Amino acid sequence: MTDDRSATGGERPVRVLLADDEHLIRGALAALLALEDDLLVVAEAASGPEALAMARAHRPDVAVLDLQMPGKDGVAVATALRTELPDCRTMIVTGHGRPGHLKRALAAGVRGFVPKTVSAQRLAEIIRTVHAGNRYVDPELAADAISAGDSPLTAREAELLELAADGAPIAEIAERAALAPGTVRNYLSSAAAKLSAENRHAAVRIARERGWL
Amino acid sequence: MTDDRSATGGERPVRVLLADDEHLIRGALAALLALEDDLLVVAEAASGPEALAMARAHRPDVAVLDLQMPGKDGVAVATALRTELPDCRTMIVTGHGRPGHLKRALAAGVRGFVPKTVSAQRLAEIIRTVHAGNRYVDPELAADAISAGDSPLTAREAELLELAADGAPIAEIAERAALAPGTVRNYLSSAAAKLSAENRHAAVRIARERGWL
DNA sequence: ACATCCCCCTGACATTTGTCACACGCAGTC
DNA sequence: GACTGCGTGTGACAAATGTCAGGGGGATGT
Repeated sequence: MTDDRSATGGERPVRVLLADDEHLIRGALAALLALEDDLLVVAEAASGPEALAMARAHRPDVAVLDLQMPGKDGVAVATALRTELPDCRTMIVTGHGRPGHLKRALAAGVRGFVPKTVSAQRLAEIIRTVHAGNRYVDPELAADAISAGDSPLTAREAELLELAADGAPIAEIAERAALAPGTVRNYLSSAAAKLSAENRHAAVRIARERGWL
Repeated sequence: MTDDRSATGGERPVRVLLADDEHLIRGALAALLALEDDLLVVAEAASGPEALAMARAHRPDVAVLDLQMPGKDGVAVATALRTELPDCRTMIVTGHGRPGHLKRALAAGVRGFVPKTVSAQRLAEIIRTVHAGNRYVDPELAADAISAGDSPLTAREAELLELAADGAPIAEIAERAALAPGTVRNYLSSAAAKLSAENRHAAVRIARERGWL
C-alpha cells in the first residue's frame, strides 16, 4: 500500500500532529495550517505522553513538537517515535533555542528545528520540506550550535553539575552521588575550569546556556 | 458576511494591539481574533519599544502584551501606556506565570493576566471583559500569587541578589555595589535566611521562581 | 521628647568551598 | 610487555563564603 504522491485531482494532504502545551498557540496554529490546502492537522496534544498516544492512534506523516512540554520533552517524544513509527517525520518548534538542544534533536532523528519567531507561512513550507524527506534547520540556531561546539564535560562532570544546579551544598550532592565530598569538589572545579567559570554556580549557568546540561 | 454584533451599527469594534516576539504565535493569534466580529487587530509588535510606538500611532482600546519581550517587558510597556494613553486598557499574556509578575502587573494598572494555556475563544471573551472596564485574572495564577505572598526582601537585599544572579564572587559584587565585602555577605545571608535557602545561589533560584527578582 | 523598630552598614570568626598533588584502573600505541 | 593518556577517585591545604554581634540613622507610635 505505498502512497504515490501524485494522485488524480491533486496530492493527498500531509497528515500533521501538533504537540504544544500552550493551548492558545496550538489552537491558533491549527487554524492557520488549516488554511493550507495540502496540510491536514489530524491530531493535537498538550503533553509528551499525550503526543505519543495521539501519534500511535492517528499515524501522522509529520509530528510538529514543542521542545518544552510536561511529561516528556520534544526530543524524548521524537526518540520514541523514531522506533515506534519510523515513517513519521519529526520536527521541533521551540521558543528559545539552546545550541545543545539542536544537537540532541538531530541525534534523535529530528528533521526540522525552527524557533517560534518564524511566520506560519514559513512553517507550512518547512513542514512540506520535512515531509519530502529533506532537513531544515534555522540558520541562526545552526550558527549558534556550530560556534558553541561540543560539550567538553565528561559524563561525571555533567552529572554532578546537574546535581549542583539547584544550589545544593557539596555535602548533599556527595550523598546523592555516593561520593566523597572532596571528589565532588574536584569534579565541579574541573567543570568550572573547562567552562571558564568563577565557580560551580556560574558553571551551571553557562552549561545551561549552551544546552550542555 | 454574517454580522451578529455589529449588524445594527450600534457597537464599534474593539481595537486591539498585539505584542509578542514570537511571530508564529502573534500571527496565529491575529488570525483567530479576526474571526470575532467585534474585535479588530489594528497593530502588531515584536518588541517592547515597538509596542509603545504602535500604541501611540494607532491608539488601540486594548493592548495584549506578552510578558517576555526584547527591549521592554510587558509590565514596563503597560506602565508607560498608563501615563501616555490612559484610555487604553492593558492585559498580559504569559507562558509561565510567576506569582511576583502578577503583582507587578496589577500595580502597573494591568487589567487582565492570563497564561497561554487558555483557548483563543476564552481570550476573546477576556479581551471583551477588559475592554468593558472589568478585570480578569487567571484563577490558578491568582491562587499561586496569594500563597506566595509578598516579597520579604528589602530593597538592598533584592538588589544584591540580582547582582549575585550570574554566580559572580562576592568581591566583584561588592565592587559593583560600592560596598564592603562583609556587608554584601551579610545582605545575601539575610536574603537566603528569609527564603529558607542553603546559600545565595539557591536563594536566587527561589526568588526567581517566585518572581521576586 | 522618648522609646522602639527596622534598615543600612561593618569587621571578626567558623564553616564551606575551590585548588593542588597524587593513586588507581582502563584503553590504545609502540 | 611497557608506555602513555585519560577518566575516576581521594585527602590536605588555602581561599572564599556564611554567621554573628553590634553601631548609626531615619521613621513611627506613645
